[in-house]
Amino acid sequence: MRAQLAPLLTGRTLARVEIRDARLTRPEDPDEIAAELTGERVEAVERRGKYLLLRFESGRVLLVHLRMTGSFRSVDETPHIRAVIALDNGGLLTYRDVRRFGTWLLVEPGELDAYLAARLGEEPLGRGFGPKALAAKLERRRAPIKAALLDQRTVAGLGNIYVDEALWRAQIHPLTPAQDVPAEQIPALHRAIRAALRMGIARQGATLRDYAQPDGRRGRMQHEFNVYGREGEPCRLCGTPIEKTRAGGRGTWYCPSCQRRAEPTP
DNA sequence: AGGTGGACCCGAACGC
DNA sequence: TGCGTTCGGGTCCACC
Repeated sequence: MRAQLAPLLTGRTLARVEIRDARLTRPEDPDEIAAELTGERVEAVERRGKYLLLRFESGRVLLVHLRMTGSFRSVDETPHIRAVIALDNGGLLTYRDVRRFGTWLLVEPGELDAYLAARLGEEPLGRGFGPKALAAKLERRRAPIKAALLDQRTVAGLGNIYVDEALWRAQIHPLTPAQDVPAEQIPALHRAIRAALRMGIARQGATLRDYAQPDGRRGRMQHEFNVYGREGEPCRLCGTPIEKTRAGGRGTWYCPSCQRRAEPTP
């Protein structure tokens, strides 16, 4: 999403902004935010964790969280349009969100770092995220490894799908207490997290229902899931039927043969 | 304090 | 066929 938005928005001025759903900017007034955004010139489009950052030349930043069903579209879309941005070059960008979970937060200069630091750990594909950093985040955490990885302060950007995929790659049972993941398996988990995310990005994400890129193209990652949503289907490594359970309050798929629970240490 | 579960929201899929 | 119910996804918040 960021990669497609950057060339559309960088250097452009927001000529007109219409926010149709008050939920989007809550508790701020949508008309006030729209007025504040009008006239801002985009310096860069960035991403931190699951947040999209529209960085303006004024120093302000629009922090967009798409949640599950939010998306920007540069092509005409019918229902569920929650906001419309007209650009100074005549371009039109619509913001679509079926379930209305997504949020827009206009952050004043200087406020961004504190906001993100309170919520996000390292970028999983960045230099700051290594096996040692991951191990440090997991030690003394008794929550299931799946819950710990869904916590954005552990590492930024993993959601339900990619946690399951990463744990399958690392051959770790999702209910294993985080502190009980053996130290020698941490490098494998670190590699698995990176590989799962890189694969998803390369496939432009997963379209389970109606997610699409700004150009309207669907993601392709859903065809390559190893465990997510594959209950009863054979493990791609060993053929054992994939099982479903619940971890971190989420539906959780895993291979009961490849991902054994660690033996309780006496 | 760390961990857990409910609320938020909607449409699809399901059960009767 | 038609209806009501369940589910899920990320984050925040209340509660234990």
